[in-house]
Amino acid sequence: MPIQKISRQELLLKSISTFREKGYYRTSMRDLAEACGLTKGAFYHHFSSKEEVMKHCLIFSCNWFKENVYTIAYLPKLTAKEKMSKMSQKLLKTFTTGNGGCFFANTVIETSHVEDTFKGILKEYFQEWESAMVFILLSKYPEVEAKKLGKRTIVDIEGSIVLMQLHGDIQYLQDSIDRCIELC
Amino acid sequence: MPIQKISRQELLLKSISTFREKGYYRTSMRDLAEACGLTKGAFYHHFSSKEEVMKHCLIFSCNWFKENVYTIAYLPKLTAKEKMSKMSQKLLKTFTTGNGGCFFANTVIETSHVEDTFKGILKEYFQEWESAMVFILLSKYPEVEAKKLGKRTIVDIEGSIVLMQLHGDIQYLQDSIDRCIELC
DNA sequence: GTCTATACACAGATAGAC
DNA sequence: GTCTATCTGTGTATAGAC
Repeated sequence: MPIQKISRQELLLKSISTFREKGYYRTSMRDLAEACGLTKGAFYHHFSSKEEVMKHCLIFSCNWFKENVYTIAYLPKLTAKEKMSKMSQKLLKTFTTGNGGCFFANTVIETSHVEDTFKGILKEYFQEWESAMVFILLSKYPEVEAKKLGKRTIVDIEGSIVLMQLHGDIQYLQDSIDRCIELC
Repeated sequence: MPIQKISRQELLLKSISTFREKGYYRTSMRDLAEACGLTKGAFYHHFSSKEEVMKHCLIFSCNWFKENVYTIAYLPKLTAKEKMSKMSQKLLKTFTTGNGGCFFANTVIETSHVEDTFKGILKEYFQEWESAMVFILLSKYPEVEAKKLGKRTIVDIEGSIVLMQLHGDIQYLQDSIDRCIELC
């Protein structure tokens, strides 16, 4: 059995980069194929439609966040401050590596008033993020306050990414991350 | 001299609604023309390209904010709290009337990594907004703090709009507006 | 000023050779 | 599994009749 030249994971990673930078509608199947070093025809062998590529990209990316970022909130041996610091730094690095800021926020803004196709996975991403934030904050604040602050950290980070992208200045996100860490 | 059936302002308002809801790339010239009750051919009589329509939409909308929202910050007879309250309420109403949240933030996210075409006007919009916020806060806070808080209010509002759009829940933006007013 | 008709490029998607 | 070739729709933009 011959080994395929490019792995599914590699296809998804390259596609995520392209979608994140150019947006969903602006990205063509030709763009995706070329990013993966393939022709359109070959690319269609792996995915049946652009929508399907996007769905798998969102699911793959969401799982990556769950396994590599949000999981930090539930590590038993860390203090609340250590968790928040570690998780926030990881978010900072993720959102500033490559171009395009937050893949999920971009997709919300681009698609949420045009189609519901991706709403489920988008909501799941933000829900998992919020749960992780609230879980950390619960060891420092009463429940109502922790929930309020958890929501607020995400709002703060996403807003800072918009202004970071406009001005090309990481400081916006850095300040937002600092505010998160100061909560613990 | 015959009067034109549709005014330039009407063309821009309808185009802004369409761009705001569907995004720049997803909106076609046919969409814009139909929103104005015209055919593509007639629409091209008014604007030479889609990029030109967008530029004029952004400029028109930015001027509208300057004349109808940001100007509140400089009304001499109001207290800081009154200014912040009035301006924030106006922002809330604007961002929740019709669909699409913040036209400018949407355009930042959609275009800033693809082309620089609209960056100038986008930066002006956010700069004018920040100046207005900082001007109000300067009567309550020392300069460094006022500038920091001014930036933060915008980050907060823009982030809340992202989550508002995802969940279809105005409360996100309402909470952000409340936090702004509480600063004064 | 608005219309129909059209040119041309590129999009998403499929078929079939290798 | 990848390629080339092709189908079909739609996009931007223009030309010319009314």
